[in-house]
Amino acid sequence: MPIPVSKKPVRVRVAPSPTGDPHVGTAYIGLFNLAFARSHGGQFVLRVEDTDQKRSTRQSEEAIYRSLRWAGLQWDEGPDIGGAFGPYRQSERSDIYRTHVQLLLDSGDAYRCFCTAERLDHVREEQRARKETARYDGFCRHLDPHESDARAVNEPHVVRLKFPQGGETVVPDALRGGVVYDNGQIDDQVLMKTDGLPTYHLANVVDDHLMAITHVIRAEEWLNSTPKHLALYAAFGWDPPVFAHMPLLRNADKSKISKRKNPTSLEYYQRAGILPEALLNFLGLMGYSRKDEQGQDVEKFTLDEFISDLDLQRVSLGGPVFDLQKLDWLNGLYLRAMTPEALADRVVAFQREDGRHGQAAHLVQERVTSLGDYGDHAGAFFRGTLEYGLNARYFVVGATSRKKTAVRLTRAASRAFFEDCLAQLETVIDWQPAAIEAPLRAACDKAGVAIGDGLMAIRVAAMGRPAAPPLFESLQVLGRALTLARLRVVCGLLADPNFLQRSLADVEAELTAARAARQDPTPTPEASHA
RNA sequence: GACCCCAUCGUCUAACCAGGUUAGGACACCGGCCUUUCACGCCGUUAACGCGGGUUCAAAUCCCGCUGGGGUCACCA
Repeated sequence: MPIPVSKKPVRVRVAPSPTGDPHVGTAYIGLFNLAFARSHGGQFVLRVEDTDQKRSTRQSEEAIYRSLRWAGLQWDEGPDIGGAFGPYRQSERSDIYRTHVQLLLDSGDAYRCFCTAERLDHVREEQRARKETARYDGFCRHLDPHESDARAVNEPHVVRLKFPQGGETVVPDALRGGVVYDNGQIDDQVLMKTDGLPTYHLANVVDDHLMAITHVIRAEEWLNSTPKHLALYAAFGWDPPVFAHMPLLRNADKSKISKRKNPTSLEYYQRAGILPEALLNFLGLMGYSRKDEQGQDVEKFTLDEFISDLDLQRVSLGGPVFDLQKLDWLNGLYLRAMTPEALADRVVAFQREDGRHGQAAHLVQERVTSLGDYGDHAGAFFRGTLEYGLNARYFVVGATSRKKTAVRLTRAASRAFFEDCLAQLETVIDWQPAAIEAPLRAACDKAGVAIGDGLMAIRVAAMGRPAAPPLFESLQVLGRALTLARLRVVCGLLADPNFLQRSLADVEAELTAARAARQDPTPTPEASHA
């Protein structure tokens, strides 16, 4: 049973929320949408879902454009390039949603709800206490329309979908067949918030319809809310699109991919020197596989090849673990396939990106003794994660301090310190030295450690060794994505109760290796001259 | 907890839908070759159908149950 495609031109979309760093999951879903559109001669739309006023930012939106373009996922219509179905930024479509909510209010498919947040919390708490599924209890569902109209004039309220009671809803998922839900356990979803902006559910349905989206290819986390979306399509009298829910990318422990356990920011991969074509290739291997004429699995392929024989039905639904090792291998494959000249060009272009090359030179200038020395000092700016080896001992804050009186944190306290630094730095959007310095100093104070000791731990985490250019400037050049990723790695290392033992074992191993090297009888060329 | 999804080597997956394969490939790992070293490359080894019932001459494949993993249960998306 192939994916249903009607005579209408295929139109798909990717709809990120600009509330943080550009996510690798967006690229994953974007890739399959783009490829599906291309393989059917259709359009690929980028829609910005910025209805969460508190969390959405323009910086994040811009970063999403940059990262998606970098990855090679160019959209046919979007906020920045326009199109026949705009605007493509939901915050600019408020009137449309208001009109549509009114339609539902008039038809009785939605109702105003005046319940306070406190009451809702209370209800949920009681339900939890009774071990019931937490859901809205329908308190305002049967309010008299006249009373509702009157109260709406000066009382804050939301609008809820009057979800049909009784019976069941079957979600036709192109990858799974029909998924059956008991209507009795689906509650009346909020469609419009007190601030007058729509929730995802309303905006998504209205926009998908108005933008003539034919196929909704999105992450599996949306599967359970599809009955509500179907109810909305029915209430409006619209034909729903074809739904296909993709598996979620996973961490090594199989949980949904998260920044704590994996680099999830596309900027990380860009700045870590991953080629966009390799990243896309790798994502195309997640939950999917291609074969050659002989029927053998193919690991390396171009976007065009991926598009040429994409068959969504072949998507395997087990959640694929995002394996960085395989990404690295694939990236290496691409690098080796280039001519040396092309590689050289690529490297130069990469180092010049974001002005990193120039900035790095500025920072390491005082430290280099020769031109060739540069790479040794600046290398850490251009890598993803670092090998710490013996230097991991610096992560125990204060442990390496020369002062006898220095405060030395325990492993757990050091971890708390790193977590604190990380949490603070995550809120720093304008990545400037001063903005980076303040929270780090505060974290040192909070942990009760000397500034120098605390910053040394951060320095080694970020730069891989204790001898490095001034920290805040270094972090600036390193960039937000790489800095945060490295701190998260160290938090992970410190979470291991055996961290100290392990690093001591590493010390032992390295000393042994060094000793063996010294006793190596092989004469050096210099020695043979003597 | 309720509901929903999912289930092949450690990881990504093929074979499943249209039952009959020594269960194939890739990453990683281990070993070897190549090589002044490392890397690359090449060769090879180890490694999986979660468990239990059915259906069938025959089950990784179809059905049921269990177990396990995941997701969702927001005025976030």
